[in-house]
Amino acid sequence: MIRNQIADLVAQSIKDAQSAGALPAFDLPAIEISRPKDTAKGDFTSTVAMQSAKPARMAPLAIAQAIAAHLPAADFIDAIEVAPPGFVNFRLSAAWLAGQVAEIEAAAGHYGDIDLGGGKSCQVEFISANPTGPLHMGSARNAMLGDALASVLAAAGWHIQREYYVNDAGTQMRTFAETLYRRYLQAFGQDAPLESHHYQGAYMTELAQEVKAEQSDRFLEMSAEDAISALSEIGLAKVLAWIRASAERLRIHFDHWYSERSLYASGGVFEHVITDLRARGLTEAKDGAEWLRTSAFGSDRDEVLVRSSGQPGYYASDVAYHYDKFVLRGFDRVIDVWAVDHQNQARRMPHLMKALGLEPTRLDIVLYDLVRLYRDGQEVKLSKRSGDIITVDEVVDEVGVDAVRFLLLTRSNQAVMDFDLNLAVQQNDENPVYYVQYAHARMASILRTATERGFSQTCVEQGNFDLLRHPGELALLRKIAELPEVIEKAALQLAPHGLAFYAMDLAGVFHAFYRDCRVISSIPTEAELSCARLRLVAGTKAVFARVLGLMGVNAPESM
RNA sequence: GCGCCUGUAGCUCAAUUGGAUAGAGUGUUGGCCUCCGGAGCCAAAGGUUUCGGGUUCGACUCCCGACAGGCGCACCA
Repeated sequence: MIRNQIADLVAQSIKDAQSAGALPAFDLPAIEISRPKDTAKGDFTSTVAMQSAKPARMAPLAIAQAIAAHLPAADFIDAIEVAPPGFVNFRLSAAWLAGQVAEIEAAAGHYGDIDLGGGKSCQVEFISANPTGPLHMGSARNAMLGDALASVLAAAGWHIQREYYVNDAGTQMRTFAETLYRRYLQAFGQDAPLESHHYQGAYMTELAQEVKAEQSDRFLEMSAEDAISALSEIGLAKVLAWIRASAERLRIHFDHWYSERSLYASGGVFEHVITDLRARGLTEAKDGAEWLRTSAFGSDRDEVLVRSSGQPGYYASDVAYHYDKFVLRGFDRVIDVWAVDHQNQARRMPHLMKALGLEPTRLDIVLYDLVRLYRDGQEVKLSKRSGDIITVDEVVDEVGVDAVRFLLLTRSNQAVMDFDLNLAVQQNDENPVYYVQYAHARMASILRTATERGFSQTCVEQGNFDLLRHPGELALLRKIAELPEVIEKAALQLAPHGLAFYAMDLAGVFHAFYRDCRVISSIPTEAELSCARLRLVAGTKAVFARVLGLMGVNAPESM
């Protein structure tokens, strides 16, 4: 990455300045190169002179000047400027910027890829909503975040697997089956009222009707217990089919669906891990339950593995599941995307990792805040149990996949998000996703028009980008060249929202270029320039498609 | 009561994890289509970054204390 090359130059410059006696010997701080907010100041800036003032016992401005004076020449640097109180600013050369067009072409759809992961394996587990009802809008944020993170990390050099954890064990599943049983009885006119803890949503009634249509009255003959057990399986399969369909509709494809219940199969993962933990003396019997001694690993409390009832506790699933991920399946790294109401659980995960003898930093829990839905100015409370839900499918029907994906990615993870349904529906030309897609469609249109007017494919492919020296062209090239940094930041912070903002920026810069730089010219003497600009447009279009692709948003050829 | 998160333009949100004059979209006001898509562009207005201290060359960012909102504090999931 170009930023690292500049950092190397600065380091070399300081060494040279020291040998030349222009700078004293001192402990070098980590050299960080960043982008100034104000692009007029340069493409990159270093604050190393200010940071070195104390250890070098020298005025920061003087240090900055020494660095600038001793900086080795490099073809990608055009100018070095020093600004008080000690900034060293760098301006990229036009030749290097124009050369990025060739980089994009050579990268063939992978421009912006970086190598943070080094090909190591990383699992991203997301959504993982209880299979007791259709996906609602809270899950949609999880879905967007997880899917975009997976894409970004893949671009950053990780080998990615996407996984959905199916919570098909435990009391939620039991409650779901009981509800379905009662709705089924009701479908035959029997009196079987729901209780307050049951799932009140209308979809349960529909589910029961489906079962009745397909299976007739066969469950009426069985004992309640047998019927509930059978309905549990049938209902689970149906709900999972819904979830799978909704996910596919959102353009999310999971590589693997993992059953929580499978952890507890005879000879399964849970037996394996608890045997291991017992052997290592990490469990303890207390109050009739069996506890994992996480207090020995930094926690202020122990956790229940086996309840006094003999049933495994919830923490047991976390332990077994993550044992499976790291030890049995051997992922180098795992990312779990959880809603913020699991924050305490998240805090306990490092202790779990240590108890399993694993390095805690191999696991990241990405927390995101809730989505607050508004309709007609009123907050719509979401609760599967009360039945007051707004499903992902409903919103997608109204707003479209692209808008849902884009809007949900324009917020940083840990901030409550207000999603106004009325606004989202109305936002046809006001929605930022259309702004971004419009830019892409416009580029496609320019390329089409060029073909119609006789500009050859060769002209576009071999345009002389040394002709690109107009400020509008250079601004566009600068923005394009930022993509690797955008991907790096998103990957390091596990926060993909920067992609959306970058896409909007790029669209803005492109529109300015379009305004100031005539691409398809009918003036014969400008034919060569047209070819160069067409090549730039083609490259920009590819970068656009790349960013939108990482977000899972369509890049349309026309709208 | 304790813990975590959030508080930035009228509204929805950014801000390179301590850098230079805090930025976009939307809304408001005014302007721009006689060769490439006006779903676009340009300009104006809009701020004591909730409040009060502190740390240092420098704070939206870090520390302490208030205030407001969200979430969480089980052998639940």
